Amino acid sequence: MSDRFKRLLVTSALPYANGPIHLGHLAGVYVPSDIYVRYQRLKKRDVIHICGSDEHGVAITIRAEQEGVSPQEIVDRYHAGMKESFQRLGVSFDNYSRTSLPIHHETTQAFFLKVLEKGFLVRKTTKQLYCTKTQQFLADRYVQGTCPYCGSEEAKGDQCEKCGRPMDPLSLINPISVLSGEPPEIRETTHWFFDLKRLQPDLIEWQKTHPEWKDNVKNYCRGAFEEGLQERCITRDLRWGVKVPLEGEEGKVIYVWFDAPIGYISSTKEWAIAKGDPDLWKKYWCEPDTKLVHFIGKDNIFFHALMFPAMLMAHGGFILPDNIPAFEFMNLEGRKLSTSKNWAVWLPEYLEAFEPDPLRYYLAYNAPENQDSDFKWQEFQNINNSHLADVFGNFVNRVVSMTLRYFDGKVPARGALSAEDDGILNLIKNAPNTVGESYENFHLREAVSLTLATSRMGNLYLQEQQPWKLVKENPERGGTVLNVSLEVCRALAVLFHPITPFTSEKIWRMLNLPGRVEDQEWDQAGIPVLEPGHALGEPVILFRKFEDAEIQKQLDKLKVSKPTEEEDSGIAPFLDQQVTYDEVATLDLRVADVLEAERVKKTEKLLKLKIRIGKDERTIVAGVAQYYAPEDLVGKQIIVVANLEPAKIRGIESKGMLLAANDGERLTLMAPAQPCKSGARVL
RNA sequence: GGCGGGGUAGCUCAGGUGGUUAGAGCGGUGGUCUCAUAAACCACAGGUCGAGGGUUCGAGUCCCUCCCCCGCUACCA
Repeated sequence: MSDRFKRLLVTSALPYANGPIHLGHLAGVYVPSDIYVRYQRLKKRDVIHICGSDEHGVAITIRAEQEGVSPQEIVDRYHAGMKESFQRLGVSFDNYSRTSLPIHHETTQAFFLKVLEKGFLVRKTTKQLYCTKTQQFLADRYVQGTCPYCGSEEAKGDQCEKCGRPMDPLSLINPISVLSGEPPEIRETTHWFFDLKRLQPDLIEWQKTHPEWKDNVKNYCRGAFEEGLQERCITRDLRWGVKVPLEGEEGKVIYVWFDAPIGYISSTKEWAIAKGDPDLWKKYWCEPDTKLVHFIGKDNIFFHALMFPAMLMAHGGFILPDNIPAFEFMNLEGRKLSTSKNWAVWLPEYLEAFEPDPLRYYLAYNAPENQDSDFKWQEFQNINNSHLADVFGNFVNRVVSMTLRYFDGKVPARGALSAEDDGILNLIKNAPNTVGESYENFHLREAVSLTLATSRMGNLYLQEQQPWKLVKENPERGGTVLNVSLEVCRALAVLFHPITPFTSEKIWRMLNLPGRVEDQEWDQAGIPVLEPGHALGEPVILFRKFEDAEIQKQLDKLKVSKPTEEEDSGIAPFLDQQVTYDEVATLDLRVADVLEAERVKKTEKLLKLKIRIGKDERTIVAGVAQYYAPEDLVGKQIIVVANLEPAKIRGIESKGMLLAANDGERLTLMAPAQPCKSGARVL
């Protein structure tokens, strides 16, 4: 950290309070941020680590309705669980708040008003879907329907679950209100938009001053700038959330993504109040000699590198983030995590079976720093058993055991030092510097490797010096080697503290040293301090080895949770809505002959088909190019919806659509089982 | 279609501004040792650095073309 900064404000992305913490969260945000913060604390820097639960948004209210409880009950449940999980993993927040607290609502409302006053909020009337039965506008996920892009019937109002595209609810085909199951109507409503567009030049100027940021962040922003930032709607017609603090705006709340980052500020306020100095938060948020760092996953780059900084600029009086270490994603056994499919490792379940430190170590060692990485149970086992148990843990154990055995558990005196002794003492003296540099640059994996390498050198030193022989031939020399080795153990306790804090504390106790590891000084980690004659504590095994059977158990658990064939195959679920015969009869399904077929240029999926229905010839556009070559279709018979209203697709008028079955793997066209007269009605 | 990121030893990955025999961890093989959690330490693995072409005295590292994988984005059933 350069001298320009007097203090550090580190934030970790607010986890969404609708489920337990899983390994994706940890690898991408909380383990890296906690390691960084613990390192900074040992450096004796003025640092606070701020986080909290993100408790607004539609996913929570829908869940509440499904379970027949209030949104508050949902978030209470998960907030408590998440907070506890973090604690048990040793993720050391200085404050873990929640966005449903009054302090956050007040902070957000004040923020909103200030930005409004500064002229960065624009009011606009838009069309939105409205559920007449429950008398409310349907924000985001309160509406679902058929995705106009991929045809999935599970598309939500904010995003299609299947193809992942963001959604304008108005473009959904056959939209249905999640609340009533009824089709909604379109009504006008007014909303507030944040004028992100206007701040683009400022954002660009600001980012020019940060060439040191990670490529993923810079590239994302560059792309966004080239596309041009747009005004963002920051209010919703909902009851759950931070109320818009304006007359005549009842029934409107501030969009969850506007209030969530403000949660960092309100969480800091809460911390300051608990400290007994309510204004202390300002020091961290408003003084330019504070270094603000946001730890996030790559999915949050937009909100932390563009939206929130723009909000802070618009508001004025705040510092901007100095760095935004955005991590990529961690997959599980080669597949993307999916909480809905339960393809995940949940922290509470992990902690039932294993200790916290091995997970912290493995996630840091394998952190998705520059690209997505993969969590593999077997690799987790390997790394634990070899790096932690065999290299690190065993080294400490050898040293302490020998001291116990040959020197009655007392630190032996140190005689004259050999070149090898000096070598390793120098190594631990310099280690804080080299490892620290990696931490300062957010090179987590490198830092972890360097840290482990130090214990490897310890083993090498023992191997070469062979104190077990020396104690018989030259006890004084043997004592010296063990004395030096014990200093290495002590250094390792400090050096490993950011990564494996629980283990470090165990070493501290084994060495019977005063105080706690977290109160030591990083830079002093390798300075010898042990007094000859100092009695050690009880030796304990630092890392047990994980047996194949327990790893297999975890793998089996995944198999169980692995989606069944049907769920995974992409077969659409049955629709609940019933239709009458008359409604079915409104569809004019016909047998048609394909006369011509050609690809629509510059598209991946579209074929232009000339078809004949009886005597009627017409053109339709169909999205089957990935499954059928044009020549495969000419001469074939297909079934089409003849009375679908015409649509312009890529400038081509399409009059009708063909029927095809989608089994999630491919599309299969519907055709009469036997040749049939063209134009025959299908019913 | 546009933008971005990847494709390096069996596996997971490192390899600023081009330069002697392309590196690490895990696994595998052989050896040393016995203090220790049957751990440690040493040696070996000889990988067309996705494919092809080019620039250069010299390219994994720069340029062009192409092929795969992954994100974002556009258009679109």
